Amino acid sequence: MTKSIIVEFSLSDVLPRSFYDRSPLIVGREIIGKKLIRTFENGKELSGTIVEAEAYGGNRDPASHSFRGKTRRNEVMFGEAGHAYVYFTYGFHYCLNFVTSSKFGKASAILIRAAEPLTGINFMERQRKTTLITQLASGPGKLCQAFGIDKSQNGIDITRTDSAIRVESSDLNLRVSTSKRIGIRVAIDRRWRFFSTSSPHVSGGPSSKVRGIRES
DNA sequence: CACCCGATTATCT
DNA sequence: GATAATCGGGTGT
Repeated sequence: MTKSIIVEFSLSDVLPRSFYDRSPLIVGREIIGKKLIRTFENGKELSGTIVEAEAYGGNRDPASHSFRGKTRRNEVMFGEAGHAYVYFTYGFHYCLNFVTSSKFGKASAILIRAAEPLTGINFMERQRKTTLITQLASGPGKLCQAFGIDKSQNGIDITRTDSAIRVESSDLNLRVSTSKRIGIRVAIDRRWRFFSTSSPHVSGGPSSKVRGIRES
């Protein structure tokens, strides 16, 4: 009984599955400003404010991994909303996604592209081999490196309070801008990238101007 | 089994 | 602006 009371009145603000089980366009916008938390088996905890995300959606979206159907790599995208889809790319980097509604073209997800570090910054600096705060998690590959995320987290349920990766609500109410998605060659007309307006922690920040990213 | 290429990043000119 | 680093997924033979 005591246990159930503790659960009922838990102070956890972990976002529930219903948050993710919606269109990636809605989830992508609303997740900006939320708190990303990464915990390790030794109790170590890292956190940051999500400041950039992109929507990818099933058979409506030729830029999505799920566009050509289910494969061993993308099968998590075809499963339940609220799970992590982590993939390896360019021989170097991991990218973190959260599965969203299956009603949006069979399989959809949002790519978590950047976060503003809050706690565990020393750990992130060691992971990233830099102390420049705006370089720690200002890109999908950088974010995974800073937060120690790799394929071993692929498929985990991020709505559990004890999950190695989870997202909590926040009092922040950041202004959100949109733009075309970055790094894709098809469906480049859609403005499915969402980011905190003027945040120095988004990709295309200080040192990435060379890539010519425009956010209009 | 060979081939192509990617939801990236760091570093060079 | 251009390219190297580096590897596994996906496709076609």
